[in-house]
Amino acid sequence: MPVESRTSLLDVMRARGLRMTEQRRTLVEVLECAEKHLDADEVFRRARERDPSIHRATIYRTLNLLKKMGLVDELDLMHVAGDRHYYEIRPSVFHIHLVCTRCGAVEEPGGPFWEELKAKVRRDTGFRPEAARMEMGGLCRDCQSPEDAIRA
Amino acid sequence: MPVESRTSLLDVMRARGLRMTEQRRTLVEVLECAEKHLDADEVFRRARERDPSIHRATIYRTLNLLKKMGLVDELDLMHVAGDRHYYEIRPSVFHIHLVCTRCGAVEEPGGPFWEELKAKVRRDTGFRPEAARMEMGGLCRDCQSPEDAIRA
DNA sequence: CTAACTGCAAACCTTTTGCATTGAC
DNA sequence: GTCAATGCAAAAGGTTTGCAGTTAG
Repeated sequence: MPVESRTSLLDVMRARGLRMTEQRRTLVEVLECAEKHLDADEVFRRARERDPSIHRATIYRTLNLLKKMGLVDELDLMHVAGDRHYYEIRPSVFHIHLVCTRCGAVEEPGGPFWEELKAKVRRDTGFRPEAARMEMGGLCRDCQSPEDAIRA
Repeated sequence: MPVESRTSLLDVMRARGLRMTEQRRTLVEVLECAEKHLDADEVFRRARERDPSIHRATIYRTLNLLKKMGLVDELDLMHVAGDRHYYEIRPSVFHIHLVCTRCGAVEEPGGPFWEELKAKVRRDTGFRPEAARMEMGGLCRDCQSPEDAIRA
């Protein structure tokens, strides 16, 4: 959701030789304008608002395609709201998702974790990380009771 | 999968007041003996080998129960093998899952990440982490070509 | 022109649920 | 004995697929 990709996903898709259809333009618009994480159904509903003829299967197919190409990430946000999957345009900077298990709020604090962690893992294990997903469940500031706040 | 929990899950369940049925004993056995991460269907198949009368719904219900009680974790391992969910007994020490996007191998290097990270997140954001999931996709040592190995 | 993409509808797979029965405590 | 847990079967999600028609390059 950090939307500040200077080049639109559309450009990347074009550059990779994908055909640019009206439906794909619509879908990308929906993803780029999202103010929160959307599951496939929500993406579909928003896309249909812009283009009532767009079909659910197209949403799934395109989302899968972009996922396979590494252009969007699929999240499950600790399954706090059921087994839905959420999609976001692959951010250039790795970030954590903090999911409140009480109210469902999702925060995404920034940080230099990714490069550090990637280097560390590579060094320690020989594994070469390409993508990462990190989600923490817990209580957001607003959902912590006084007692919660005390037991650090 | 780090199986070395000195006290069996069964004891914890008993201590928390859950009824100990034959089916639950079977399911825990399956989880504790698993040599890799199992999805619900695989858990079901292995449980049925030990007790042919056990029902799928029981597996799902119990897995959900244990998940809600924080005794097992649900993983998706970067969706490398489709949208399956995998289950593991909640390890006492937080660990990362490294999932090879080529061969599907899963590594779990140890490390003191969890306490450090938990403290850092709490300090930086006010969020109080209770559970974490961290998965990295990439290439395991065996799947890296010489060129891969070079471009660190 | 042709391969890629889409809409449609049906199939698929996984998970959940209501209900009567069984069994743990 | 009582309430929780189970088996069963049906329903509910959510996602995928085959096919014929459409369209981008």
